[in-house]
Amino acid sequence: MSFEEQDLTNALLDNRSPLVQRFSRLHQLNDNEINALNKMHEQTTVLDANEIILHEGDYHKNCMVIVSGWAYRFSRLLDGDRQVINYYLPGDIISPFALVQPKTDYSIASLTKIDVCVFKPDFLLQMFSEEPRLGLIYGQMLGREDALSAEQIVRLGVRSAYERTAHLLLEFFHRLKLVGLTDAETTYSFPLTQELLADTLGMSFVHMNRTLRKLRDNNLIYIDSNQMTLLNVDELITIAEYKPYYPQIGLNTDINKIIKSTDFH
Amino acid sequence: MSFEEQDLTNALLDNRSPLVQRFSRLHQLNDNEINALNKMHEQTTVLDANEIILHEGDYHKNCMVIVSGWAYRFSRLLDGDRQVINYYLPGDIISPFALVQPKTDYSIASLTKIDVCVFKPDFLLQMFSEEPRLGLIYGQMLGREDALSAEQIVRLGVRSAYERTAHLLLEFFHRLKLVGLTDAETTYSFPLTQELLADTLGMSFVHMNRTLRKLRDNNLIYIDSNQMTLLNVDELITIAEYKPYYPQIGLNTDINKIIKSTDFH
DNA sequence: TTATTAATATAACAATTGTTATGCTACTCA
DNA sequence: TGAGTAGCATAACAATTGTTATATTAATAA
Repeated sequence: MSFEEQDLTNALLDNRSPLVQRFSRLHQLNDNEINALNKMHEQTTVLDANEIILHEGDYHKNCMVIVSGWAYRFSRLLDGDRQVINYYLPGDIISPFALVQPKTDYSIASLTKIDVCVFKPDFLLQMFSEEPRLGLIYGQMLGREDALSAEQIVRLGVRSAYERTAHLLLEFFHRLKLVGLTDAETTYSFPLTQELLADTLGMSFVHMNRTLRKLRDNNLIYIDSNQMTLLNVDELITIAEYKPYYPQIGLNTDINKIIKSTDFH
Repeated sequence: MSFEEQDLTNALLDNRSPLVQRFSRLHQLNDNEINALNKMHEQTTVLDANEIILHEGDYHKNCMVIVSGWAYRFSRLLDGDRQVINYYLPGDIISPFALVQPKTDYSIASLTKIDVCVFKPDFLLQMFSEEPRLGLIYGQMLGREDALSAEQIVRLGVRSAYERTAHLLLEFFHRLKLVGLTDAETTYSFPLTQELLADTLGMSFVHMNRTLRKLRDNNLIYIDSNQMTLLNVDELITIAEYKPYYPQIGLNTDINKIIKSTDFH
């Protein structure tokens, strides 16, 4: 590959393919793998803000990667109470088990206008059979989703309202930073209403308001026109006992050995 | 295969191979697939109760399937507070991402004495390359783990202490029933102390005790010598707004098409 | 522009849940 | 056997969080 081509690849990597960006963090990808991932981005669609993308129980015929914008998965109880389970940020795959699950177990909604890449689950399988290492990296991505769910459980289970708010704000900061969506400092776009934030952190929106005020009064955060600024990251980390999830570089298995030992490829 | 051999297979299926039992619920398995799964059960080990199996940050060189007993995954904060993230029951794979993650993100402990089957992550990969459909069924199993985590989030986020206790007791009942570990009625072995239960449901153990007393006073549960009996399942389901997770039969993709279209096999 | 609605802010009070303390029972082990 | 400990039960009180209500501001549409 020539230098110019590599530049082009890097340009694609940063501008067009959040998945390549994500996967590259876990492994050095070769050209074939990058091309395979870029194929996933051929069909992009725009969805409005505050739309329900998937209802619980829907059959999902497609997979989606978020290119820009926010989405979230939630459950609603009979009395109308809503619990947000997790958020999807750029580079995340909405409903990553669509490959093997015919139905969705929870509802998914867009929070902002979002750009998504749409593709058939079969496409994933095809890609994994041609580029087996991508299947493993996908597995690592699922492992990270699992770690994020576990963190949400820990937040809700043992942390106070104040602590878990600090913790979630740090998680957003860290995840957005990983895909280059924070500014030079500690400010990021924050499209959540206090009500949605309350439904995420398992408290009433009145108490959510109280808690945010306390964080503001303590000079820890600053919110203005949907921009969140963390004024004292170190102090927030201490309060929340925040441990960032670091993607684990390398696989726990030697795929090359396996590939050679079978008629796999 | 002769009739006798099939009987033997069924005997293995019920007595020796909880994984075959689990996977069979999702798909009709062929002989090769059953044999491949049974190979995973060649090396079994017994672990004592209340032992930490994996510390957060440990490298895990092995995968494990629980044959009998209970284990759980948890996180501990600096002040000693503990949050249980999920439980592993017979047929469950401890740390199912061991295939792709070199390190554990959380600690895992045995609750009772447990029998486990131990095998190398590479073995999984080898098996999936020889029996690709098992890889997809494994993916479905991961999807179910994800649904259970989501339920734990909803429990902790929007349900009252009373409701989430009812909800978790129903989940245990349902999961144990799926692997044949409830008696004819609604009684099951229940090895949790009230303290562990409290650390699972995000409340103090004093309030856990209050909540269990209320369930007892309302004739909903009966506890005796580590046996839990649900006295009124319907009422508990109403209180908890419990929706059982039903394994989704069938895959969202036609693997045979994919296999034929590549040199995969 | 004005009317309407969504989002935020805050107060007063109520309900839930946590903390500290104590006693009891059953089990283990020296 | 008896001491020690883990688990369970319960009371009194404190802290956190929820509910209801009412303004205020910001965004949006007629």
